Amino acid sequence: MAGQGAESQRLAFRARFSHCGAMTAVQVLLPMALTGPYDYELPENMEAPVGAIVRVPLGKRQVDGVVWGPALGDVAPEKLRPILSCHPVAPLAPDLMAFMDWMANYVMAPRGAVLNQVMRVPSAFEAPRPLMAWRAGASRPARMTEARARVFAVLADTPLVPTALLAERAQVSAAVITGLARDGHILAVPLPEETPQQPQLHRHGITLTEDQTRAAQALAAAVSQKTFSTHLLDGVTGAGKTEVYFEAIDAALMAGRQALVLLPEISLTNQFLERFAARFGVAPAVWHSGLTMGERRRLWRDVSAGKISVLVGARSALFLPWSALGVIIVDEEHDAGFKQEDGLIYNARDMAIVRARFAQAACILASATPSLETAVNAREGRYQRHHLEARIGAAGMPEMAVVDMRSTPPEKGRWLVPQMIDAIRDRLANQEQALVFLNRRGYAPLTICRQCGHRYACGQCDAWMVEHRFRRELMCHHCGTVEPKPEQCVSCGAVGTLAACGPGIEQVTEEVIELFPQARVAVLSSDLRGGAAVMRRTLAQITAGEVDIIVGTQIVAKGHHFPHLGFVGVVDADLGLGNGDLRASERTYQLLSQVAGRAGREAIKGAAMLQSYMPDHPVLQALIAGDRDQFLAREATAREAARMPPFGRLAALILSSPRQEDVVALSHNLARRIPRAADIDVLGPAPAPIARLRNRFRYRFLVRAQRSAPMQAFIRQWLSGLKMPNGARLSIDIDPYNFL
DNA sequence: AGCACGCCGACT
DNA sequence: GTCGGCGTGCTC
Repeated sequence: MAGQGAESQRLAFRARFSHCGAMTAVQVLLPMALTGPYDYELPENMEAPVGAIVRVPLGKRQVDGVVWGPALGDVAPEKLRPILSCHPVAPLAPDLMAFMDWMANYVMAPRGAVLNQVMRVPSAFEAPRPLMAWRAGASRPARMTEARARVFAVLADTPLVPTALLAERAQVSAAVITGLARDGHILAVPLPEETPQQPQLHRHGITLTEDQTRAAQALAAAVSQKTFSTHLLDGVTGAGKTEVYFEAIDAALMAGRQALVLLPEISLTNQFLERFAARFGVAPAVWHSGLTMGERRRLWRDVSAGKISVLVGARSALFLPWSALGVIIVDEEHDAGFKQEDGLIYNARDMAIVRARFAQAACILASATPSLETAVNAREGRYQRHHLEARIGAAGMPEMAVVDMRSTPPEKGRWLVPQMIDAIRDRLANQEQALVFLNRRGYAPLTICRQCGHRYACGQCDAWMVEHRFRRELMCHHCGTVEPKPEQCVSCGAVGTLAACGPGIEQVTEEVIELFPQARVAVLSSDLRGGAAVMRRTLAQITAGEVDIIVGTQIVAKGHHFPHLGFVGVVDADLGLGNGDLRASERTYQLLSQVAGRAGREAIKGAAMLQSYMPDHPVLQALIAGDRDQFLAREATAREAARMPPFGRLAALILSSPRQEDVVALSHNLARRIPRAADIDVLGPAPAPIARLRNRFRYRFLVRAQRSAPMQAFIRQWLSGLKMPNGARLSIDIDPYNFL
């Protein structure tokens, strides 16, 4: 009976595929940048539905791919090779496949390149090898040595023990265990697979405010609907956004669905994990690039099998084979870290919304400083907006002030103005911590010879070498090239004439130590020696109050609470303004507001001071007035006038080649064939903002389209039949974020 | 992405 | 005379 049902199902299924005589052929998408899917023969005795992960021959190797649908039939049937096997994992869900198709079309990448994101987990698809454990057999060895006796003692105590644990508990080497196993005195048995611990629902640790309750209820209701919706959860640092979206996660779990939290930077999530554990009783699964292959494989399978209900991850977690996604939360929605810039170019925040749409899930964008795109989408009603009014607990937002560096400059060769120094001194006297912020790594951004004026530039990029005095190196921050700092000038040979121009974080640290010799100073920078371990220890010291002054770059802005921090001093508030980037103002506002928001959380009334040569700049004025919405409104007006995003759409075409003549010729060639369209125009070609990167010369076109215009189709038409010179590359960045 | 085919410089 | 450099093109 059951067999008959299965058989008729099988026939019905095969009937959906096209037949070439007696042979069934299917279309298989391979996870590589090929032009399209290939047709393969589905052997008579093999089940491989749409979405199935199959092994196929390709040339002389074997690769894994996904059955995408019935055969295209564009290749002669006799050329088709048979599928080798079908992996025993659940087929990819239709919503994931639809998402991949959509995304490939949108970002203008081969579908295989998108599939590659999903299948980048080697051997995740093969039958899982169960973990083996030892149990005592019936026989005992004739020679019962002391070591062997200890093994049996352990096994008598605990019946099933894996090798490593058994060796440790019995204090024996692996040789003792293998010896016993060989003679059949102990037996290997598969350990039952353990299911990941499930979060506990409705475990309320804290009471929500009225604001939070309202937002939480609305979000939970949206998640329970099991339909697609997009939300902006908007509230200043400390307003408790996390607690609110925890309730949305709770609602997803209640509905038997999965929750994904995307964070821009996964390396600094310890505090997040602790808060999650406090709320749900267990830590969520974590997905990031630093996982071992075994961990990735296990997570991939557990997500696919629905065993994982909540996962926190970097952008690539979007491509996990979610079986019942209920909500995606994009925390720090405005963060540029969501934009993937190499390989497949996409914005994970935007793709999260689309992924949610295909999965009929809710998507929640959370930020204290929403991006202009998101703010406009919320204003125009495309997203539901949930606003959290105030900070919880103490003192409200820090008091902000700008100091005019023109009227009160720092001492010669120094970077901190007297007011800043006084403010830090006051806070230290009050047993509070102070943060000195400069978003520039290294010692100095430019090294110059005082004798001959030679400027040290990267040999492979259009960029200055940045001095890192601690390591006695010059480094290019674009390609990572490092060279030792020369003793004498490479140009004129003069000794001791190299001068550091402009401050970097290391130089400011020197100054702080000289100014406050008695203070305990900690540095937080992404290129710190010691890596994540040192970073974690430093953060722990700061939290424990064992540090007086923190000197930090960008990373201090992200997701960390400093409970004793009373004051934030920004060394160069102008950095990033006026560099011609479309988003310069927006980003500066976001960054400075985020950094300033670190000050004054628990019992401390915080303050922030911004050093600037242009204190009247609208961005700085908006910051000290604390008027985010007015700032966003003014930005929106300017962008609308320029038909720039989000009121128009952009795409960047970057042409590059090791030979400058080739890029120039290619860009002229392209410029000649720009199609005409009423609602789309093309700017350029112009040398790209970094005109040389990693020894490749770069030119750029910008495509500017009206919101409703078929921009991708326009670009496809433009590029169709294009002959690329040798070694030249063309990359398309839809919705570019960085213009520098 | 791999892997082979193919056509020009330095080696046993 | 071959070994091998990586440019070019194909994989159902």
